[in-house]
Amino acid sequence: MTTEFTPPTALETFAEHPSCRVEFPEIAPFKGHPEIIGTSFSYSREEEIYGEGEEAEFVYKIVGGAVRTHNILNDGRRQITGFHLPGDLFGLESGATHRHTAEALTETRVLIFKRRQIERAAASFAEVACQLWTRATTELRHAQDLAVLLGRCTAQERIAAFLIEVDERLGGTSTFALPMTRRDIADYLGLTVETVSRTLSLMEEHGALLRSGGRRISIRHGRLRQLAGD
Amino acid sequence: MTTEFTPPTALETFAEHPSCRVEFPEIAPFKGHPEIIGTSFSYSREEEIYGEGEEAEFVYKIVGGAVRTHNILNDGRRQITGFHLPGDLFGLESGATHRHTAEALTETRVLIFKRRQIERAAASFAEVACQLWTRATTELRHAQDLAVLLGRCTAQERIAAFLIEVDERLGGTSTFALPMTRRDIADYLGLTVETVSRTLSLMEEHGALLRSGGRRISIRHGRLRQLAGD
DNA sequence: CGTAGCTTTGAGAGTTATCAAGCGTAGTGG
DNA sequence: CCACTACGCTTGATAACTCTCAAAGCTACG
Repeated sequence: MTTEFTPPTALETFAEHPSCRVEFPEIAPFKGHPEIIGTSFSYSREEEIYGEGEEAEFVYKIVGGAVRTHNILNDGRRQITGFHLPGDLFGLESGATHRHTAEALTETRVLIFKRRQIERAAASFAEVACQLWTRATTELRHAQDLAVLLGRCTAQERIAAFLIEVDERLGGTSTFALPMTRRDIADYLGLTVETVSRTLSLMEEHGALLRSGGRRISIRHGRLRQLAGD
Repeated sequence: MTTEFTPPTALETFAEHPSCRVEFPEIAPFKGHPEIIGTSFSYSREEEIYGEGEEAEFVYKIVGGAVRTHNILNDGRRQITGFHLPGDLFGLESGATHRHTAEALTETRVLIFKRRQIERAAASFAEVACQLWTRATTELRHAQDLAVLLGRCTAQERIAAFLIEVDERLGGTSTFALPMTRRDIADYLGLTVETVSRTLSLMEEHGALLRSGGRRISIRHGRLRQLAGD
């Protein structure tokens, strides 16, 4: 862990995207409970924030940067279960230990909260517990949407849906820099890097998007939505 | 909807399995809140319990039988997100509408609860809200395990993991009748019926399981676990 | 300007899907 | 009680999509 927050490098154009610095309506993770305050902290690119199986002592809220959470099978296969962007909370478990590993995609700044503090608030205030529930069902919905994508959609459909989702979460400007590598995308969508790359090329040929400088992408919602089969 | 509970037919041997009739430690869905009581109701085989997009007015607890929840893509592709067995709660949403369709696999009896009643209890009692949270995270874990299976595992691994899970939930006796069709299994695991059938045949050849009469299966945990890659 | 790592592209193989029959089992009606 | 019908299951042949292996092209950074 690094205790200093260093500015993003040129590579990490993502961190410079407007959506990464705007609107944190609340620093406190739970409405109406400003007594739950966090400590600022930073992680460098590719740094592990917590590992699967570790005691879940802290909860994290992203201020800037991006984080991925994943599971690894015994032979090294990896399934990324989520990407987390500024404003997102992650690392909140109801069990004793973390069920995923969390790593910073880029230079990332977070606020760290004590899990015990949140649980105590939830035990005393029904409205906090209800917010926990709402949050969990939101994640549940996301995981089930991913399951539909992985179980029943083609590579094109998965990638189209993925790009649309990333665009929305980054502000919906249709132009953005992907904060993750092709490998990350592949491990999120149940594909290989080669298939991701090839599919992006195909989409570009079909005029569904424009690539520039590797990570930077401009999408055409209309055509992409057609490819998404939706 | 049928208002009478008729006994399972010979086909529905599943419903006769001991695990389907034992232990309902509590009728009430939430600990310490016996005032939340449900109304008994029955559904016949393949009957829809609620549809995706409908207002989520009720919550269901299975007394006997089995239920599946699924999503359907515009072109008919189906992803089953879960199978629900006796003792399970389903249909509980935090949003206004149901995000899945629920259907009875066999003759199924449920207890129906008013969702408003549960939400009112959650708003007043933090412990109820915490139980909602715990329940949601349990479902979340399940959905993410499914995502790993769909995104990163082979047909053999998916089916092996599936059989082990079903066995556990049916009492862990290693011998049981699958309550769902091959099509249901396929739509849960992101495969086709043919692949499910072929893989089961392969597993039987390898001595990982024994089939009798279509749905009835006896599994060898050791060999199956090898195939599950775990 | 060179290096390292990420990305793209190509060729071929493999797993799973698709299309097509048969088979079996369960429930039905004579 | 037995044959009939329907539906689910199994098996085979072929095709398609995606993976694997391989190499070259970019980009960012030292």
